[in-house]
Amino acid sequence: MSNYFLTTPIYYVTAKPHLGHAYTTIVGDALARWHRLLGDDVHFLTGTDEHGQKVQQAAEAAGQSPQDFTDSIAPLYQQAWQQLNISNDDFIRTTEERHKIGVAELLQRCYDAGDIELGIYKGKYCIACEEYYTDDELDPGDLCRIHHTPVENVEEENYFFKLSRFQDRLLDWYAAHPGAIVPEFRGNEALGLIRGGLRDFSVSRTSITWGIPLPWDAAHVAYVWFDALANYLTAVGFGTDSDRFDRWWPAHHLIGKDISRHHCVYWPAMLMSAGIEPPAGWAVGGWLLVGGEKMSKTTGNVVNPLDLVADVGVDGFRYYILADTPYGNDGDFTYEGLIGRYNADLANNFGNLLARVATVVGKKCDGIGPAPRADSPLAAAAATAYEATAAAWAESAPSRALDATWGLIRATNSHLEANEPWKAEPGAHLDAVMGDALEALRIVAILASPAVPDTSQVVWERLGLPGRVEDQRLPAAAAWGGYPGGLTVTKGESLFPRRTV
RNA sequence: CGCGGGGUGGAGCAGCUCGGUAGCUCGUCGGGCUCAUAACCCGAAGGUCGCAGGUUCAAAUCCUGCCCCCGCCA
Repeated sequence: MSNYFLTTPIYYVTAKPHLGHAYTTIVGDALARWHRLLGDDVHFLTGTDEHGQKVQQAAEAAGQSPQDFTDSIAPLYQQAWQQLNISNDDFIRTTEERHKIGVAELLQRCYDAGDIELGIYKGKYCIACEEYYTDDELDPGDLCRIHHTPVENVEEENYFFKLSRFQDRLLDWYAAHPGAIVPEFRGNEALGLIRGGLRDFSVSRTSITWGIPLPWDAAHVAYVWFDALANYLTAVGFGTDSDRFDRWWPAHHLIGKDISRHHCVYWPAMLMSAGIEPPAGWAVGGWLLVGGEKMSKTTGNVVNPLDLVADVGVDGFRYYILADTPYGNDGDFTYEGLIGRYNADLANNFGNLLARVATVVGKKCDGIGPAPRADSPLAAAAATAYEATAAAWAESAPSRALDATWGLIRATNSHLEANEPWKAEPGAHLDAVMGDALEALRIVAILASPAVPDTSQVVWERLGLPGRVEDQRLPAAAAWGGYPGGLTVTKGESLFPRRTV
């Protein structure tokens, strides 16, 4: 039994939950569920990022106070995750008291360490990005490349984090922790950044009021990174409950490629300064494109995941998200792809397998599921499937994990064809063949459960098994021979009715 | 410019570390089965593994050069 603290990014409340948020969160949920099956003590965290100028502006535009505004958006995330069956153990909002206390503690520690100093920042600032830009990062006319609006010339007194001091410490740490960032090429990018030299970054603003005041200078509020990144600490008790913090830290971070610099360079340096161990690891995902383009409000291709749930169910959507895109690469969402995956893998393979097995058991075995053979030809396929599935989850590769699990489904369909139990007379051979198939389905239900938790539970119950799939423990539960036989098998409705585009 | 990743049958990927029958899923075609959600199973077609050289008995795999795509550059 080991602790496994997993985080998603916290999502900025100026946008409502969309496909991109769902992608990262579902991957995290599946990983969390897999680790629970392994018997790990899991703490899965997600939440919302609620401070900053853009929120302040959005609230004004909506005629609300910033707090009322964030109070109206944060629940949209909580509801979305509930509807997508996300098993987060906590949901942190950066406007919570526990967070403010922890952020102050983190800032104070870095300040006391001498790594935060006052300075003057002048620069060209895009309000929408909350980002300063240099001239070569702007389009002619000082236009922001993302928003195509003019940047503002801003000069203000800021506190700066002395990131420049951390180059060697970061390089040493990464050298001592190979493989901390996956995929490997993202790790290389981070190392490249660090080797290229690090510039101090500003950690406070006097121009914003919607934020957390610096503990030693209340005229400043914490700027984005010391506020947002700190959620990973404050959610598990940093500054408020040190026993709890010690229990869970360090975290495994799941992030998108757009925030890898901040997570892989700034963040560990901030932690080092504060005397906190760097994270246990980072898994950097790509973007889920929509029809080949980056999702954005401007192009109007923002997809609401809950609309898709209406078409293929929660598990259908979750499965597609996890199976269709190798984690780390950019994926491409298409409706045709969603339906194709759903029909091919869920309806035709998984659902149909259960249906045909249940029917034959009903007709030929009086609805009582026989026990499998210890020396079943399927046992090897099950062992292979388990090994490959476990290896893939361990590498944060859900698409490969599911492909490996589905290998057992395909082998079971093939096994049925080879033995044609629907032609056989009731007896030992028939019982053996059907027992094998039921046992394979039992193992599939467990291995697939991180992706399709509700469906796995239904399968579990149709096989007549007691209790809950999520209470099974690997690797023991995946060992061949766990289906006891003598249980009532139920046919039931189609697990995944076929869809047409 | 620099650093990094990649170019494999129609699509998406694996293989490349440690050279030696080019594998998987989808799609296409043919056959089988009819227990099953017109699902399932078997078989086949389809790739000179970006291009050009080199090393080797042998290269998708190693080396060199070139072309193209992509990521990062605070």
